[in-house]
Amino acid sequence: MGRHREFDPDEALHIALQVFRRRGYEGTSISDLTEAMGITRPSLYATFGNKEDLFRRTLDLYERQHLCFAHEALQAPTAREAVERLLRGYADVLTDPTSPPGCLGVNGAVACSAASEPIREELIARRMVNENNLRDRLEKARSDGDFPDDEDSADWARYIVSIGLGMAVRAASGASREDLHRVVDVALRCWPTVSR
Amino acid sequence: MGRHREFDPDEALHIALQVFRRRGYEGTSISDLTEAMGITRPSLYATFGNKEDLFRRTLDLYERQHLCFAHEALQAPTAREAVERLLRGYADVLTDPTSPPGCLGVNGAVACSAASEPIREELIARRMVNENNLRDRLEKARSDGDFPDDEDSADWARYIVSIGLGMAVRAASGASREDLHRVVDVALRCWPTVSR
DNA sequence: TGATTATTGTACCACTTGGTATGTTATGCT
DNA sequence: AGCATAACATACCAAGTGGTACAATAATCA
Repeated sequence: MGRHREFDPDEALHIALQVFRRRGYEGTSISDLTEAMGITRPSLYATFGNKEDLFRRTLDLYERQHLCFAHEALQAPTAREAVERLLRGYADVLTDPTSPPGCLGVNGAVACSAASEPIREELIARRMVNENNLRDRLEKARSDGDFPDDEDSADWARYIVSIGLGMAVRAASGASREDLHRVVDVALRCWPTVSR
Repeated sequence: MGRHREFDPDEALHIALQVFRRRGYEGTSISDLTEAMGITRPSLYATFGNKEDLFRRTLDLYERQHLCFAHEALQAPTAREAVERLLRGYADVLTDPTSPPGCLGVNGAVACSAASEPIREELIARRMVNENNLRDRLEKARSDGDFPDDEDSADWARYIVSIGLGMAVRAASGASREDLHRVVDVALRCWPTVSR
């Protein structure tokens, strides 16, 4: 009964996922969504409820469509292989060339609207400075005979900074100080030493 | 010449830092700032320029006041100790009880306004599910004789998830797929094996 | 004291935000 | 055909956004 819908809700949801993934929840406006989805505001509200409902539905779609690899990964024969598949698969999802970079689950509460792009870039630049400082420190260690010749200082700096970023997100999510230090415990369990 | 300022700009900047650190750049409104700083809008604009200028000044203050430990940490005698001091010091800053949790540099482009708090909590909850799934997988590995008895599965799950979070932030900042896989390379270099 | 100058408070600007009321158009059932 | 129903488009809402004009106020200098 009644008039037919002139758009495909599933297709529209896929587009919403793309927009939310790039701009985050707050950084995305209803106008951004309707424009990208090619529908009007009342159509959006009638079909998906409000903005929050729509975002939750895109989260479900995202997990179903992009994070589905995780379920299989966990079933690998060994734990080591399961974890590696998990991280490799996630790395690929994060850099899937057909989608905005990053994770909807992280960008959702992290990414910002186009208006504050300059701030975002400023923050990225400052982070890069820190990573370079650390790399330089490791290079100095190498010349001190304190860091192996066959290890890549940039790789280790990148790794350490990533640990820091992960801790920062955890802290913002309410993690305790002890929680973070346990991350450090594991992260530093294997540190390269010079063979002599 | 002229009327005296009735507030201390430095003190006001410290308050702005607290607000930005909790809410992020976009999540913080000018009204949030003036209310917390106890000054009027024109005073804010006259003293600090616009919102973007103010945020950059809080960034400088943050690095000077909270991230200053990093400079000394890098001067530790060994690289290993420098890195440990870096991560431990950062963990403490992230959970400093006198400041909102997390890092201004990360929250700045990540944290959200009070309006989208429910979404933030939803995302945190979903992340926790993943971490628990991973921990359970490691527990199963332990009963398979594939994970050491003296290793904490929760610690390793926390560590792996943190690596993932760090990669997600990197990806959102424009990191390449290769960059992320290099992080994984280092992260998995040391995986616990059962002694036999 | 009087002129100058910088800060203050109030009130406002145009614009965007998430969300809707309403009338119109297109469909299916009887 | 005629009625009921659902999606459509337009136009709107109150509230909040970053940012400012302007006049009153308080200080210093001559």
